[in-house]
Amino acid sequence: MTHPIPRTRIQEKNRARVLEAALEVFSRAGFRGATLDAIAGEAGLSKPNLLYYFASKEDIHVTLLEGLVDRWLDPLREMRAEGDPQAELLAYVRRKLQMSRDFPRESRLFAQEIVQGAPRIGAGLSTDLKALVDEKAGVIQAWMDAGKIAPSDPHHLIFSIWSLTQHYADFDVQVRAVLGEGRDPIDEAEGFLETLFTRLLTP
Amino acid sequence: MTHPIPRTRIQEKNRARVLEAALEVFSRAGFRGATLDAIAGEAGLSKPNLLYYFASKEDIHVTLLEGLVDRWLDPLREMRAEGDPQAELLAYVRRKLQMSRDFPRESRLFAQEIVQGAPRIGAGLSTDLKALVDEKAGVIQAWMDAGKIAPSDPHHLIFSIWSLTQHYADFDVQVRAVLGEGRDPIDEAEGFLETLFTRLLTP
DNA sequence: GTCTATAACAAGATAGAC
DNA sequence: GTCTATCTTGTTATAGAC
Repeated sequence: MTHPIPRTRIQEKNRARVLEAALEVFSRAGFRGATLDAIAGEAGLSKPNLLYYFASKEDIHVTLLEGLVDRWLDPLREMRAEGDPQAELLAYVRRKLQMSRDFPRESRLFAQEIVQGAPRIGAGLSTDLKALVDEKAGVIQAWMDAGKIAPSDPHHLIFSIWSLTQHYADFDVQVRAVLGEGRDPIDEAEGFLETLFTRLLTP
Repeated sequence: MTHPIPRTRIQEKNRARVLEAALEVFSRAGFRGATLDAIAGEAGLSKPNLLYYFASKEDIHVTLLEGLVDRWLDPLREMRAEGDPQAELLAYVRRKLQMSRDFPRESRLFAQEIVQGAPRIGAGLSTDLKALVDEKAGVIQAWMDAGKIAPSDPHHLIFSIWSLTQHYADFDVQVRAVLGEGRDPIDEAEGFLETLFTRLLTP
């Protein structure tokens, strides 16, 4: 990696511009489908200038994914063992759904990486991710054992929250096509998912 | 399209070989990430021979998707208004989960097409797909109105079945990384999803 | 730091022999 | 029908002037 960590303010700002543009293009077209031309155009820079700030196309992609994973798991990290179990889980669902509304491009970027077998972030999945999920699954299991929420498999409960919320970002085109014009999918999902998880979790 | 509908048995067989190989490669790498070289290698044919059977790379991809959409919706079509509501819905969930087990590559191919905005099958979504879903949502609504199952939004109920079942095919890598070795994700999902939908649907 | 020009290569598609 | 060789285009990346 010949490109050093940026030090000046202008470098940091231009790197951010590139990453914003790259997020837009990568999330729409995938890694191979995205071209440096498209990213450069979106960023309002020339193609060589792009490669002044990043070593390669792959460097941009990896930088994007690394910055993403942490933020992606924040809603789960915030779940507190000390809080009211059902309220904590429902709040987690709302936070996660909110991310589908606020960061759909990030969700789609991540989805494509996973669907393709996580070729670029595979390692972190079985270590960092697994550790966090196992910990939180333990908290949920304790809640179930105490009779605070109805019993089910904690790991699959977490999977269900991921899939149900991310669906509205990743499959947005399909959801909108089916619902038709003039409906706000995520707005409706909020009520539906509250109903679903309330019925699932109430002892 | 200069390539005619195949008539001989050997043509049909070779086209099938190409499609099988293409499914493998496209589902792993996406449309742009897949190369004709990779598909040819997987099929055991030369690259020009591939293009003897299909007009272009896109032709292969479109053929694959067209053959897929119909089969993909079969489990929903089989849902009968005359049956027991809860049993019909739970059976639909089981059929859909079974497809994630039996046809994960098809699921991932479809997922990538949708995530990228359905550039190649977009049209069909708002017509055929919407029509079928609207019809079945009507059936579900009638069941709810009759008090046979607990009320919720029928469209989002169908979305939830899609997302929860397809998750185990599309995010397989992540699910396995989190669960660790020696567990059968879909086997476990069967029990979890039966619990989830029973609690959601029971009046 | 940013640009124009271009090198180097990968990949879709075709020509033409067999 | 199938192959080897090749054309052509698009794309990543670099060279070098400013």
